[in-house]
Amino acid sequence: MPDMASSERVTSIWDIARITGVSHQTVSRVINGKTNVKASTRELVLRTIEEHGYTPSTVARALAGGTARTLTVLTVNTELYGCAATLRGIEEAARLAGFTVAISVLEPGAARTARDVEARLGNPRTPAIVIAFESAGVRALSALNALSDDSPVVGVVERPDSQAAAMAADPTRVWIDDRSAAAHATGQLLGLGHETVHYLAPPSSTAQLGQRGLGWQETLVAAGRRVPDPVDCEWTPRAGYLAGRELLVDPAVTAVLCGNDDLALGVLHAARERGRAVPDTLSVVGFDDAPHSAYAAPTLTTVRMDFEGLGRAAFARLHSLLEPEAPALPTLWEEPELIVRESAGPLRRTV
Amino acid sequence: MPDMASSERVTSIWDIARITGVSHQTVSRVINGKTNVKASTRELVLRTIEEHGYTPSTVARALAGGTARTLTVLTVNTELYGCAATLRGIEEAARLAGFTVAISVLEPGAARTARDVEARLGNPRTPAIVIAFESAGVRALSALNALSDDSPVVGVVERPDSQAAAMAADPTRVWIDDRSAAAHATGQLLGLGHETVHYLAPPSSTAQLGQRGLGWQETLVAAGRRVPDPVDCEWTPRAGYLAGRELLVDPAVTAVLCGNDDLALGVLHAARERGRAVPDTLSVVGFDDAPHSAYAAPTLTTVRMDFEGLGRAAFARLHSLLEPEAPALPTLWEEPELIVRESAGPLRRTV
DNA sequence: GTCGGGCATGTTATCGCTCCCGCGTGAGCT
DNA sequence: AGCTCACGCGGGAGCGATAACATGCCCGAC
Repeated sequence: MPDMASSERVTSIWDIARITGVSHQTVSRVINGKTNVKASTRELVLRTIEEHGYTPSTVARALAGGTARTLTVLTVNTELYGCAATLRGIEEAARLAGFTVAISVLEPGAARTARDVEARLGNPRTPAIVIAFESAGVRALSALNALSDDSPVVGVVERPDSQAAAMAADPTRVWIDDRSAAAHATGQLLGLGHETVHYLAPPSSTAQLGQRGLGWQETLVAAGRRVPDPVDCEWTPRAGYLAGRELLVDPAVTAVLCGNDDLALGVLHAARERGRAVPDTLSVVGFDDAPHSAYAAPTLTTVRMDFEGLGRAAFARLHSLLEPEAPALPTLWEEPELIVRESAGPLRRTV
Repeated sequence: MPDMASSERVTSIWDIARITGVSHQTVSRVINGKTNVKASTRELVLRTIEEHGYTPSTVARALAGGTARTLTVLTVNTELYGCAATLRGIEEAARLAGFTVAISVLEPGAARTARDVEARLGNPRTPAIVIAFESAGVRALSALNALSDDSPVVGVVERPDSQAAAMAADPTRVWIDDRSAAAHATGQLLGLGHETVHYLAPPSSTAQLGQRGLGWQETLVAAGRRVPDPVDCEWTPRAGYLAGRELLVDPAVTAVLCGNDDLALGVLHAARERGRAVPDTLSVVGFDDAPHSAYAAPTLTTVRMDFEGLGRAAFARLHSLLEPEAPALPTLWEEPELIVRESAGPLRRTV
């Protein structure tokens, strides 16, 4: 490695200034698109930059207190479809706006104090987006909010903290209304003739049933059906399989709503193992519409969630928090939609 | 609560110094664990820090030329299992070492010049890991290498640039030897009695067949079998489905090796549609062992890849590049392993 | 006794950039 | 002619940290 010879300092704004024959300030004005620069001077500076390959240091920029254009995403797991897709949405929007995106994974187990989270950001005022679909995220989010009440933090949450926050359209929170989607899915299953619907509950942001679970519950209650105990699960297909294996010994279980698609795949697997034909003797509905769900066997009926749109919206919120006069990006995302495929249908045979 | 009024400035090293009654340099020594500080002074400073909630600014640190402890991961798609898992491995190792991880997604289409990539990093000398499984990544990697020959960049690649690099154990590259794994999988399929094996080729890092494809090809050639044209595909299940639908009209196609699990799921779907029983009339083998592959129907025979280990190793390489005397982290990862499940087996019936 | 050397600490320079302020110039107004 | 003021531009002060150097101090060695 020939690294001895190269004490090469990267070209800085001063180098460009010296070469062009102007002050560093003028160079700064040019690269920031300020107006008070003569066109010819601007041209000259630009050419020098082009020739010498200069890139402004984001680090120095951030230190100097200019617009930081950096944000940190706190999330639990980059492999989970929901998180990954949201992250993708955030990154895409951020990159387009010239932001650098840092990520930091929250281990579900670790108790996160405000100090811990602060250390992640390297600076308490670093803009952040917290993907808070479950408790570790929620803890981190409230820790950040407690740290300073005006810190630029946007939460991607399961639901707003309060009715009031939802009504006031709290600009620091975005969420997908999956409660009504779950209600819709549950209603659909009941409409197919199922006596009741069982629910596999992934970790929620609260100790209680999550929004999806609530939508399921309220639909059953409204229809006067028996509400089975929800089954607590991890996010994995394996968890769905294990839960399914227990659940499906009971022939009365004919419809299962799963908190996400991975769980649903696990249940389908358990159904195969138990010899329960899907959808003839068992209906399974998932959540998320992960890319492979359309190719499961049977293809999975699921609720499509616009995570990327959600991520883009989260960034848009953060951006307008940071730079109020910034061009407003689209801050909307699609409502969840039930995608009907093969895994749910009317009962055709008894078990 | 130090500041209830929003005086907006974060506590800095100077504040701590002033409060404790020492110089800022001493505080710096304490937070960096330097030795030349009296125990009592250290204690004092530490307590002040604790009480006032101070976090060193990573930004200022980076500017000051100290160990930057920041790295950028360049990748194509955070949703793809291989990339996501590798990213997870990198992030985990980096976080443990106190590094901040930034990510930047490379759009496959865009032509990436060195300047483009440089702009992503905010500074040409920013440490980076490029996940270069396909061409966009490879382009970015070579652009970075061209920029400066000693920049701290590690590539997670499909294979080493040259035999020489592989022999010399180039510390700036990590890769999984999936060529022999593909060969093994192909051999396995031939051993089951298949006349030949077809291959669905995902985008490779070169214009040619990727390593997986080469392993497949050389095995067929060595066995004196006909080598069918590989079918070029995207990474998606949909691509696998479309390719499968065309391929499976030919009853002579009895074994398909797929460049990743998503493709394999698509092929399984196409098989179902065409009424081809798996594995009795068709064997399908995937690559990656994504979490849901074990729960596909039929469960997917696939090659397990230790992407997280690979990611950890990539970080370890980068770390030792940056701080030669840093504690050496484990830089090994598991070799790929064929996981035999239901989707591959001997021909039992003719179509 | 004096000198050299480690130790604990303070002082100053520097990193690359942005902000604030000030200076000259020429156009436009009175 | 005098005054203002926008324009184009430069000078210097930070931002929060680290690095290099400087300073006392105490202690053992010659």
